[in-house]
Amino acid sequence: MRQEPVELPTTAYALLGLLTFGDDLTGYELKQRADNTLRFYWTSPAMSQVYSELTRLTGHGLVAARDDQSAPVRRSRRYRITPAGRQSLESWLRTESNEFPSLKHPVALRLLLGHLVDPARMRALLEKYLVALAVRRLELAAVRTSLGEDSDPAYDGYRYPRMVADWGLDYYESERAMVAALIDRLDG
Amino acid sequence: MRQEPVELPTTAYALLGLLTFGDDLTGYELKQRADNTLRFYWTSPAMSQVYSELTRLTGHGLVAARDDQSAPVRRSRRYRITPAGRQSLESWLRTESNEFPSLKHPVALRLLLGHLVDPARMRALLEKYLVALAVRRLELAAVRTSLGEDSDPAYDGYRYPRMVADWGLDYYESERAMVAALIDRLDG
DNA sequence: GGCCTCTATTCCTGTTAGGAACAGTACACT
DNA sequence: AGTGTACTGTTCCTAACAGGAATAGAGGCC
Repeated sequence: MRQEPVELPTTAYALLGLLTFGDDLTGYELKQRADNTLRFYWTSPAMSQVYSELTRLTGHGLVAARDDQSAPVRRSRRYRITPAGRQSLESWLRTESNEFPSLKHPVALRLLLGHLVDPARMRALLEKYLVALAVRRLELAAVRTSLGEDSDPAYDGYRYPRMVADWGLDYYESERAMVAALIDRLDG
Repeated sequence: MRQEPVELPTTAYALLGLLTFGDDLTGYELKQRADNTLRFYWTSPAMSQVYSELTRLTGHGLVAARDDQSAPVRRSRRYRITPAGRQSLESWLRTESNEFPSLKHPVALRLLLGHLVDPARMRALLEKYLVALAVRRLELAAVRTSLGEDSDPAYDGYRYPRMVADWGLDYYESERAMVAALIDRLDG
């Protein structure tokens, strides 16, 4: 009775991955972790999807649920990754992939259609985006801070999350610079 | 009988926008145009979605179809944006939006889980991404070339598409630099 | 006690992605 | 003249994904 590799969508592996940091989470907590980490590189799945993925992963034996005893009245399940789940995730990580990042950039889309509106409005749109970008950058900076530093052995498990967070921060900075240049170009 | 503003998904407006460059397209051609332009900033909609959006837009009177006479035997429809469609699109462009770009970055996701695999494999993943990035950049560069230059009055209608394409090229370049730095960091 | 926020889960609807299926056209090769 | 293959064009089906409403207990505040 051989274990079939079971193809899953990327989001399933992403959630599985969030369960490899040493703790068991409820669906609600898993969604929070996704909002804190995943959100910056992979759209954080909807609540409904977190729960349906957990159900599916449970069905495949990749995560296991236990009823939370600390809240006996309340129906609440806490999920942990199983050895089979870890194996499946590692095998997914080892497989070659040609996946390329996919972007939905509403600001770029609107700019593409700039010939249909007043230039002043286009400028305002970009200015507003700059503000949103700064906010987002601050949010990620807070996450980055919580991940510690390479020099601190206590945070050794977060080496890769740190790299990704730094990548994200650089991205936001370069995006800021590019948008600022676009505003100048609109004016000129 | 007042025209209701009819809320549509962003993809519908994106497709509508691709019909504002002065020509009528079949669903197939519209998909091609999306692959040439939209793809770099907004995931190019699936064939099936292009057709279903065209059906819906027709229902709302925002585009109009005519049977292609040049191919009488073949069932083939050619779509053009209607005045109502143009108005709806312009009104959408004028409305404030808080939409933020959403990214699905499989490479960042895999890097986040780097603690589960061999560092050499992680490095290989990033190298491979660098190559894919270079290919994509070349594709966009070809599109950019076809959009002409600001100094040439013949290409005046493409001013905004040019800005977006240049933005994209800068993005690919900065992404390349960031990934190269990540590879160094992995090695160090 | 009333109110509000947070935790926790489920359900429903609409949007989006992806590919298979189908069919006609154009052109090159043999 | 036939054959194959690539391209144009459209439709259908399924699964993935997003978003929000509904439900409900828990804890704190005033």
